[in-house]
Amino acid sequence: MTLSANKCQGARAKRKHMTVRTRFAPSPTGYLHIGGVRSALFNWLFAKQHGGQFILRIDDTDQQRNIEAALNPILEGFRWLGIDWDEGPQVDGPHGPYYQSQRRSKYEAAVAILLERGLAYRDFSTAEEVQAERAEAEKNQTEFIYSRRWMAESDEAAQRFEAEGRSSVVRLKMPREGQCEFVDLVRGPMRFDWSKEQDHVIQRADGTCLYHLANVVDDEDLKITHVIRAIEHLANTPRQIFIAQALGYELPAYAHLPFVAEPGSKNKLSKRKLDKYLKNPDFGTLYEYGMKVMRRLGKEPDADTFNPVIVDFYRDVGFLPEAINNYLLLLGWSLDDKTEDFTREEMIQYFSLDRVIKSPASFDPAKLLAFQQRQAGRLNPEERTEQCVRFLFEAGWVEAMPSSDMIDRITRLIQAAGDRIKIGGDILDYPEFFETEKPLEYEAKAFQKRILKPAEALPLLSSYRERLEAVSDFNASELEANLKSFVESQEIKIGQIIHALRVAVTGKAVGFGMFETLEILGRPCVLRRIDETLQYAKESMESSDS
RNA sequence: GGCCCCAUCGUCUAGUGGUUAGGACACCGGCCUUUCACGCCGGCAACACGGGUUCGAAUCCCGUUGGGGUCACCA
Repeated sequence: MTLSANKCQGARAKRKHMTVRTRFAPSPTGYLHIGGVRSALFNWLFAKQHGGQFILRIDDTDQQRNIEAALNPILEGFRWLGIDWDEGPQVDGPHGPYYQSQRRSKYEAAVAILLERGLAYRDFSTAEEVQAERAEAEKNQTEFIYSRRWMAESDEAAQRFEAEGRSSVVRLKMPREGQCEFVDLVRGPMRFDWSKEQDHVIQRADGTCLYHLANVVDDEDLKITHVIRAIEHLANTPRQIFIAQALGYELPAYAHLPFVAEPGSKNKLSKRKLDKYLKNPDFGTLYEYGMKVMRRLGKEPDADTFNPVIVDFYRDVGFLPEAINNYLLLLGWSLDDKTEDFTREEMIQYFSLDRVIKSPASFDPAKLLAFQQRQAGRLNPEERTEQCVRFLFEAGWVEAMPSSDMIDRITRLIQAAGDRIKIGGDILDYPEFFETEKPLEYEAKAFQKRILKPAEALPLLSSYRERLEAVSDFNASELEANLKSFVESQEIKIGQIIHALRVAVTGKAVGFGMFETLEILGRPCVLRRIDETLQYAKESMESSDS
């Protein structure tokens, strides 16, 4: 038998007025892989663009327990990213159930049809017997093709095998000549020899069905028109086409996406190789950033999922979902030679499968960071505050419902910070604005260089303190005018006082604009910190003298 | 190993026979500046290799090399 799928390719999809339906089918593994997100995003975009539906189907198996626990992080991840599904878990729809484990009867019915049509057969071989044939073929350096020696196509044959005490699985009776042809929407025409295909098992002795059968049946049931999935599945496509055609289904259109590769390599990005990726400087920086945020929050990250390969990581440290989406969109797809910024609407409008690149794309943490930065720059003050408040609360620096005074303070702070705060967790770099009662921790080097070393630092701070006490209105512009006049009266350069002042009131060598910093801190805090600095400097000098 | 896929700056990519091979990120200079960041200006940097086809190849063909995927009673 020769099956040529090309004429049927995408028949369902091509039918006029047929709604486009795409799907993403995660296994409940407890985490959402960044590569999976990209596949889902492409499916989602394609469906939205065509006014169709995006479906989430859960490829679980019946032996898995605790489905909910393993599924929730995945669903939450998609929700956070705004990749919503029209049908699936927690949504329902006309084609449910959306869990493979609940669809067994459908698979069994399909197997029965295949058997009846002679396109599958009961096979009474044992795993060892098939393995022996495989080994034999390998020894002779020939291609392994199952002998079908334990195939039972008649009831009599079956009874004979059963009399021997054998049990049976169901195998596909795959064609052994001809070719399977289909058009891949990303890669163009594909052609595979049927003779290279095995008689794949589709049902175990205990009656449970295997993935490929389930997959094809589900896609048919869910009226999936476009199967957009990772390249790993390309080689599986012929057998799925065989199953679909054997069952009389119209074929969906296929599109195989290149995988997301490791930073700086072409290997598939894997959750398991965190240690290896950490050696990549950019990846390491990203991970370290995450660890820093966790430390500041006093949290112990889950070693299993706190990983930049997993989408939870980004949510936990304060990335914006739009940045992730935009970055992932450009990982393997481009519109033209310059457009990089896409709103959600633009993504939907412009996405197309024919501009998906064919080769794998490495995950580049530095570029993701750049998208995050750009996206953060678009936020208005309220949104920026919103982005940070969660972290302030988790750090215990503000109440769950901050007072309006506090919100105002936070807003001014974020304004002063400007683009220094790119990621939500960045706000945690500024405890000096929140833990105002605690004594400052001075950066040793800065303290030495700006306070202790210059002979004029202490006297200047001291006399500037008098000025600050007298300032009528403790706001940035007033403070600036005041400092300028102070600088003039002292006949010094502004740098001679301002660096010392910064260390004195924040403990740090670098920070926001000086006057905004003073204003936000407020007079009492500023005066107290100058006093403390003068005191601490005195002590330091005395102890180093002795 | 069989089958299949892929190949442009470090990375993401544009490019479908004629371009000084374009952009972005990163990196390196400079400017701005109270520091840092931003911003601005500038710079470094690529067609894996070898054969064809052609007046002319990053672009088309063949081969080589390299990388990857897949070959389950996993999903």
